[in-house]
Amino acid sequence: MLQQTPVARVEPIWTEWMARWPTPSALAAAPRADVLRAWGKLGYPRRALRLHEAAAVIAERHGDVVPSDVDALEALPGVGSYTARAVAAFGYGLRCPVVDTNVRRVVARAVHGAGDAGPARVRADLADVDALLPAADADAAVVSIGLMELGAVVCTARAPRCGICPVREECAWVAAGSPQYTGPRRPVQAFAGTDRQVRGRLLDVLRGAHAPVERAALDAAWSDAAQRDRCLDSLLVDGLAEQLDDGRFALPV
DNA sequence: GATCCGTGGCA
DNA sequence: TTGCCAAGGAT
Repeated sequence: MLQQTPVARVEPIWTEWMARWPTPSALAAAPRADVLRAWGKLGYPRRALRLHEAAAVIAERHGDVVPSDVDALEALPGVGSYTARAVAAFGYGLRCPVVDTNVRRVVARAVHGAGDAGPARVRADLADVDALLPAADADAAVVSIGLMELGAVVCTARAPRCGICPVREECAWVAAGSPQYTGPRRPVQAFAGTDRQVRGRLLDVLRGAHAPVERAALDAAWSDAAQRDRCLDSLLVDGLAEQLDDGRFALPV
């Protein structure tokens, strides 16, 4: 849920989610339609399907216990470098570099003296953070959460609060005079008018309807017929929607 | 490595 | 208002 999504938006949904499906097997047993509705408007709904798939794998192959091994975690649907290591470090207290957008920014500034992080380079980023971790598992896990919090609360993207930063005296960026970032930026993702917006509109119709809907109901969600059809087809391909024998559309079972 | 995949808050 | 950004991952 936290992938590319602010903590404040995730928290209430996560709380309800965990009360409803407290174990992997409980989630795996739920219909996908229920999972997608509970996901609500968190965004990137394919994450909900992948989480559902991951729950099934954990239930069937890992004894209903989330694995602690990074390789086993990364093999799960929707679990990549960041999520696997976050589970290992924060769920199991292991020494494991955790690199998210916050940590990359902290390292770029405090270690490399740059104004911000460039494009992600997984291997190099992991090596940078690994070099900062103490040897003992428990100590390393504390440093890991500290790095993330520092980036989320103090060393923020727009207006870093260097005045209250605990590593200000050691920060290479401050030492260099806080130069502005000049490197390449991740291209700003357009949204208005894109397929992502259209898919979101269509899925919103299906989420809100507690019975299959006619095509006309989806037609009302977007005026450009060609784009609408293309997006509806992509939702079907992704398993985020299904078409019934009578031609109506619904969230997948 | 570049691109695609949602949504909403905030400056 | 518009642009930026948010505990990334898959292809």
